[in-house]
Amino acid sequence: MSATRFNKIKVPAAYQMVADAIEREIMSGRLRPGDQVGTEAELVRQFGVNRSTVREGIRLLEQSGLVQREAGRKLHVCPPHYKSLSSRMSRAMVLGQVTFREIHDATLVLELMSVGGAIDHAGEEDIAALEENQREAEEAAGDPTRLARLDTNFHALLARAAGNRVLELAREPSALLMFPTTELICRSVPEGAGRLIGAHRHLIDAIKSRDKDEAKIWMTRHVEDWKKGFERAGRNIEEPVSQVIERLSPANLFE
Amino acid sequence: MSATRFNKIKVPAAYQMVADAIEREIMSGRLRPGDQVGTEAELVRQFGVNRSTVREGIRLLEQSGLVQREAGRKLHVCPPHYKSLSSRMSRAMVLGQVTFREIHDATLVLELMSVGGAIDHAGEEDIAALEENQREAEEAAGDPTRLARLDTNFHALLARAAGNRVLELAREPSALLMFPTTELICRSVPEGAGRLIGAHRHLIDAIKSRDKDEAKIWMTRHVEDWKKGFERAGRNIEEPVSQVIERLSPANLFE
DNA sequence: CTATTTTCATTTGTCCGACAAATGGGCATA
DNA sequence: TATGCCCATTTGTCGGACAAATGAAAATAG
Repeated sequence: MSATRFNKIKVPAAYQMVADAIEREIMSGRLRPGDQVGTEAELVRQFGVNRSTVREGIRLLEQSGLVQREAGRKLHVCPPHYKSLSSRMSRAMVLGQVTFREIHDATLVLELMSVGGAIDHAGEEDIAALEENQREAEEAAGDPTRLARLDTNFHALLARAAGNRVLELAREPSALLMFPTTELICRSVPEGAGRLIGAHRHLIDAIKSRDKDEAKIWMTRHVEDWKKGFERAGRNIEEPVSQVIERLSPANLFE
Repeated sequence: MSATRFNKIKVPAAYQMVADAIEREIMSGRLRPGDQVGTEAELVRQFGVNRSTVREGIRLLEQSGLVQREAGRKLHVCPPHYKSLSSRMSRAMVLGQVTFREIHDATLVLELMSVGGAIDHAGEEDIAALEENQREAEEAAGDPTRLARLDTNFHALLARAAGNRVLELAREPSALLMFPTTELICRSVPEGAGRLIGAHRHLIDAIKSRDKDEAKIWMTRHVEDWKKGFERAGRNIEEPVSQVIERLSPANLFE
């Protein structure tokens, strides 16, 4: 046997090539979000492969979030949406035995950037959305499930207000994993809901008055509150997320 | 038409249910990385659906990176790997017309966290890896392509040294997009390579002496250098990444 | 008896043809 | 005009089929 002279040759499967071809069209901009990719019969004709093969290719793209079929009908290109990506990242974190400390540490940094950016870039509609969220949160103070969801949404709105989509994308996965625990905390710690709503109030006010120091103080406090609440609820911050998450059905979680 | 009383009913497709069922097994830990999922015929028997349907389900999981088929043979569960995720996120950024300013701003924050964490948690092998990278970089000072790759790797090593996988995952996508531009900068700006290597040197030293202030100064300088170089190379930081990326073949990029 | 070659059963990738259900549009009817 | 019905199109699923690749068992050569 001679030395390794040739690289391993791999023939891509036809369904893979179908997916790649369509993906190239999308990535190059020749197919724009909203455009119709065409019917399966059409793709069969163009690619010259069987419909089963086309369908397998479509499944690949579907899972990538590049195309979507609405209500069993025409296939069209998706606007870039990060949700499916975020859920996939969250799954990777669960599988990777990531601990809540890691999520907490990253969240602190990302949320500080979030609120800092919001102070610089928040427009009126951003602030209005935050206020609306706050109004609902005050109303939902007694409903941990709803409050947790509103909290998640509050921070998503904050990131959006910061006007940095890289940040939005970077923070989403850990946010997805924190959400269910926020509910757990509000259930176990009586003053949890109040402190959460109070912190949000101060954050909104700081953004409105463009007071960055005040914002950072309250964001730090808010995130640390989460940690304290988590521990007060009897959980260990060093434990892998999987241990907390596993009792919840994946369906509610990653969506 | 009355108010929206009912939620939309969605019947999941069979291939989707196949994928979900296998995914649940993986996420719950009943199927572990490396385990064999079984042959298609077996799945056909267990799920009671057609092979085409099973195959479509497998395609979904394949693209999620949860399962893999090696060399046309048995299907087995993948170890959680972030690379395919990062590349997909990068694609989403390209499609979303994310600008280099957004990437730059996020990178600054994330890299500061990275180096801060490295100072707290870097072990000997981490530092050794960084030194090794540095040695190679000094050697490759005249080769922009190789230097850019080493720079990317340097920052990946740094994130790993910080011991936070959430951070690793969060920073990877933007890092993937910065890499090709680093090469471009080193080609256009004569002193670029030297400044890059110098900054890395100071960063390593700061980590070894656990000097956080020094580290943050040099990281900030390093990231700002990138920005200046980018502009010196005649590019506008407000332009969407797609305009810079598009001339490179996607193959080299996302891998 | 060991090393190589030759079957041989499995499994995947692809293809073909088929049908029920859902969808959307046109047409007839009230 | 608004409603219901019919029909072509398209998707989701099914059954069966075959070539190529793979790995292992069996046969052969040394």
